Amino acid sequence: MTKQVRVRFAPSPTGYPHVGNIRTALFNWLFARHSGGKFIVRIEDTDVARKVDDALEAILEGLKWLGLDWDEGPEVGGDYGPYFQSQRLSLYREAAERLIRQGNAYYCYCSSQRLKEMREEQARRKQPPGYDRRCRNLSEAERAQKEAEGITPVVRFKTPLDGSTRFNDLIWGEVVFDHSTIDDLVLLKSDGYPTYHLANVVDDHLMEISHVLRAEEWLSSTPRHLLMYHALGFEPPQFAHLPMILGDDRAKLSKRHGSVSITEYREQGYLPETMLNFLTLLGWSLDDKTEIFSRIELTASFSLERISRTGAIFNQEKLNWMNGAYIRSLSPDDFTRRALPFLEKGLPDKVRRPLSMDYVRKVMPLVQERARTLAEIPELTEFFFTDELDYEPGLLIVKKMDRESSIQALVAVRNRIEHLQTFDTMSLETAVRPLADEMGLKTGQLFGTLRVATTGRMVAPPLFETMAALGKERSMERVSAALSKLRSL
RNA sequence: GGCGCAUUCGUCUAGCGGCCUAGGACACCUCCCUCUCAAGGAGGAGAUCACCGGUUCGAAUCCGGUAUGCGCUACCA
Repeated sequence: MTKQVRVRFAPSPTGYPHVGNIRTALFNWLFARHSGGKFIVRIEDTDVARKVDDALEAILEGLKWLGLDWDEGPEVGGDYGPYFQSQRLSLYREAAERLIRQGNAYYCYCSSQRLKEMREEQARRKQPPGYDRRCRNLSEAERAQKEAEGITPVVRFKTPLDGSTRFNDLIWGEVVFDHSTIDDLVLLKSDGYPTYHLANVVDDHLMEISHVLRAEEWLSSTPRHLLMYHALGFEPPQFAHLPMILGDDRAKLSKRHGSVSITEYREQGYLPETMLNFLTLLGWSLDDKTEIFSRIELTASFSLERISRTGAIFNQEKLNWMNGAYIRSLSPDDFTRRALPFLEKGLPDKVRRPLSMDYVRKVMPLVQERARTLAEIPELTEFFFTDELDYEPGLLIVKKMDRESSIQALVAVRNRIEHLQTFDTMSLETAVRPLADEMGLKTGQLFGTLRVATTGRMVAPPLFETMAALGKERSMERVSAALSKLRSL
């Protein structure tokens, strides 16, 4: 009988939701959903000094955007609450006191000044840094003396002086640490808040967490946690340390690598399903070929065994490709719906709002397979929405043509389409295409001239679809405008 | 400095002793399709599997060492 899987994502609201943190959340969520367990969100707000005001909101928003729903935590509650560590202070104090009573922890009165000097001295002598345990064996009298001086102590864990701790990490295998390399870490700070180490162990136990999936940077503090579990008589959970996400210089991903916050990716027009898929593949793979996974496939096939151990560089190029692939797979309606907010925001101010939905629905399919992000749609389609096209008249004269032949071409086109009853792709095609031959032009030349006349640019969606979307009136106007530009040359 | 971990094409990865003259994907190049751009199709180039030894009939795969990289080494998480 195996225990129910209960995993948690435990962010600290000291910054915005970094893709690295989100990937950790994602793996926890995937693991929970795969095994029918619970996914819990717990807020580790024990660092009062570094707290950032709207970080919590951004973190929860990021999770929701990706569809990482949690079974217990902020906003939803649960039987193991509260889910904010700042509301669980008495629990940590009790645990710390118990450890002191049992002789597994002690009060330390050393000032931060002294600790700083001690570390500097150790660095100078090239000795391993770490607390020198000055307060570990204080007598009652010495303690009373310090108390009388009004010093508020911290509580430190009494790490065994010898021996070692070994554990089996689900991803890294067996790992061993000598106790001699671990110093007496702080459990309770002088402001009464616990450190990560204490709060983590107490909460993971109380919340009956079965597996701790966290970033690799925690690997070396795991023995400390194990020591605490034993001292407190708690059964430790299973550990799985996840490989890190790196920037393109192989260093830990950070601000200077560009976007790192998940909310920035949303703003840049990446789809949540892209991010979900891409982030999962950073450190996990199913086989030697599958790249695109739906949420369902992901949860169905996810497993800890297939997580790799090496840090993965965040490859923006591949993200772009994948986002394009997801955009192409959207239904035209869905694509339009998602593009709309980006259009509202990104189109020039002079374009009248609100946008005509009928028109937007006509235009969007023309760029769906060309967009790599939603944010580039306004730029791609701007000419559909503006009245006046602003371009260099010279652009109208394409390869091996001159002013005269360009004018002739446009005049011919205008005559051809002027009396068109239906102005759709097919009728335009049958009306205009033959013109090239008749005039002794290559289709590329004719179409190129027309393209610039109707869109103001040399690169645009297919000509006739574009003109059909533009409508007869607007197309005619633009051809005429192009003609006067040419004539005034 | 100490401790721990890792190391397969530029990048993400497959590989868990013979199927590997190492497979896939992104990016790159060529060609096809084609009104431009995309998309799509067909090819190509790109990894002496960090290095050096060892084990074995046989190693990318196992062992040891070296190098390099990363993480931790806070009253931060």
